[in-house]
Amino acid sequence: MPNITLPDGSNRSFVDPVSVAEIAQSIGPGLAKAALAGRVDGELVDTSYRVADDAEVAIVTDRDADGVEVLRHSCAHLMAQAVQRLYPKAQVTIGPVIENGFFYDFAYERPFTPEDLEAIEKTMEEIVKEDLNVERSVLARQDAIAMFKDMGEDYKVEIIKGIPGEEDLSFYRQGEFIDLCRGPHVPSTGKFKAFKLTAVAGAYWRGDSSNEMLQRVYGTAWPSRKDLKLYLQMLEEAEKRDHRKLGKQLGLFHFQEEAPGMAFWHPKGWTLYRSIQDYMKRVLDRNDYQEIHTPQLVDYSLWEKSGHAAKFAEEMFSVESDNRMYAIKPMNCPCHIQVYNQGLKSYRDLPLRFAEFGSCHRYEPSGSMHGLMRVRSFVQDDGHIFCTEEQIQSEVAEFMELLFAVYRDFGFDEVILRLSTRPEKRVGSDALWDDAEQALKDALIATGLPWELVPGEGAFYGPKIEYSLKDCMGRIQQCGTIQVDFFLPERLGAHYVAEDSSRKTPVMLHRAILGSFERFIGVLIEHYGGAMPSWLAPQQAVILNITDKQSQYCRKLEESLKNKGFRASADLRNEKIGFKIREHTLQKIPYLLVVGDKEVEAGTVAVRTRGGEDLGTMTFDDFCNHLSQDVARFGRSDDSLATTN
RNA sequence: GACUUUGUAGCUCAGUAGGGUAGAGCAGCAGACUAGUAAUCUGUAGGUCGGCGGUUCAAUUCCGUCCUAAGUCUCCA
Repeated sequence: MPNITLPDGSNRSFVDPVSVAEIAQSIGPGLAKAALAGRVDGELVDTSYRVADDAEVAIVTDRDADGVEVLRHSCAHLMAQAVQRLYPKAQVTIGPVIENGFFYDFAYERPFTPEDLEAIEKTMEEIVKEDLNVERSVLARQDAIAMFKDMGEDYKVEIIKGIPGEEDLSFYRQGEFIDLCRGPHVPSTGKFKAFKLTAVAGAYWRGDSSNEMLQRVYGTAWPSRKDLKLYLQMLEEAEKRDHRKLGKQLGLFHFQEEAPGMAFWHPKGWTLYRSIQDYMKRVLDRNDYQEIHTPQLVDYSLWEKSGHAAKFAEEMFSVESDNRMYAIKPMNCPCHIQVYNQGLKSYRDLPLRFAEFGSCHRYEPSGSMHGLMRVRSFVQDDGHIFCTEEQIQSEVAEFMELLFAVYRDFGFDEVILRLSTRPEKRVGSDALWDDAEQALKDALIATGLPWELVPGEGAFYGPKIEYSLKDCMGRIQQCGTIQVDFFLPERLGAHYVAEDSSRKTPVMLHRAILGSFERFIGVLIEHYGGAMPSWLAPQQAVILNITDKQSQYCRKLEESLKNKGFRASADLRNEKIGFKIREHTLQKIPYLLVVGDKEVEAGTVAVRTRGGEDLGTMTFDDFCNHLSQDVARFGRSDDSLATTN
């Protein structure tokens, strides 16, 4: 006689074991129709699940994040069914839920085409109309293997053989289609309201490139057509904001065959780059970092000593000269330790913070390069803090505060925190790891913000926190990091004299706020859609004359703006004002100053923004004040002061 | 690195199912127009069709190979 407690705290008693669907029905027919799954004592189950004992039960619908996941997972099954109807020879493999959608990998004799996708989508619609029941069943392993062998589904057989344990396996059947699956799934194929197949691509069986290539079909599914439309619009918007496209359109940088993965920065792009570097330099100066600069080429033996050669030899560029092997530095840490090692350090010197805008080169696999986001030549806003174990936590906490402030200046308010802990292959004692992980954890807890634990993802030399920011499209971009390192200082012979005159090895904290300037600029371009806030805009204002008569006055304004430290120019070309406005608006210059006879006479400028807003006519001084304030605000969404002000 | 796709003028893109001097728009250049808030008009120059090799009487077009780029997988100190 189960007594069911619902999320609102109310109770319902049933005489016999009762299914989730029946509970939903007892609450109301609307809910019964909307029910996609249930949650029984916290566990997600099918609506057909029977509750026999007292339990807390919630009905899961598509208003629930879990409900949408179930919907997407089931949609992957729907797609697999459609594929096998159309292409009976296609074998199914795996079909999980991913962010915003799902995919399913098929083994098929040829790649699917966009036309195939359309046909699959159509068949999916038909199966939705058929409203087939989705039924769960349980099979013993041997029976399951026999069944899939019989069906010619070799991959499924392999999957089952790979599942540890001895317990029976669950299956889901809808019409003629049956799939091995943990579930849960929607009760019937009539529940799908909005889905779309978005892409097809090759993917390797079990992610290993020595295995057969499968056909992966990506799809997205949403509770409503409206949600789907919004999502597709977001994808379109993301494409428009692609930094590679905008980089070309705005004349910021380019890539060419002769230097794959290495950007050629153009005047405007480099101005942006320098603005960010100058800003970061001010930030570091104010936070007791000492800037250093270390060589590009370092004898290969140093990388052998540091252990990088053993692990990353293939990803390092090397140069031979005079019978000596050098590596182009792939990272700055070993060099920073060389600087640290000059002269005997005392515990009184710690923490010692070195910073370098370190230019690094890594031979990234050709297929992994992506615009500015993944390059072979990049500059890190790198820094290394040498400190004692006791100082780790306070250093990390201080760093985090700085990082948040910097991100806010760039217009990012939401930061995602992840703690990666000890991996299987690692150096150092467990006690040491315990302390370091605890220090990072404490620093995270002290922020009062939510954070995620990623077990086993730390570097081999120590745990780390990674900082990702959410851009305006909701995409998560990993930028900053702080990593505890017990290993490298010892390996490269760093030490300090402790209070008791003994020699001790310092802990090294690797840290970066932006990550790399290249990547961060890529993120910024996409976040702002190329319309950089005034403090970063390569050009902040342009002065436009209406006829030649105003040229003299415009030149004077240009000079005056430049003298005040603004980035401005005058466009005196013999073109119509509408033409010039269009051009500079497309170049996303924040302020367009129009000057005709009226303005010359009154000593004013007519101000228009790149957004098309008319700020009216104002005196030149008023405009300068306006621009100054705009610049001082940085990218902050509120009016609080920027970090370096 | 793997698979698929791709590379034509400064940019965006047509075109050539193996045949004569490869096209358009924009940008550029020359000239006219002296204008009031997202494209003024006229004229004009510009390409060994990604590189190398092969097949062919003939290759931008077909084949091979290399390089770049895109998507995806893998990787990311």
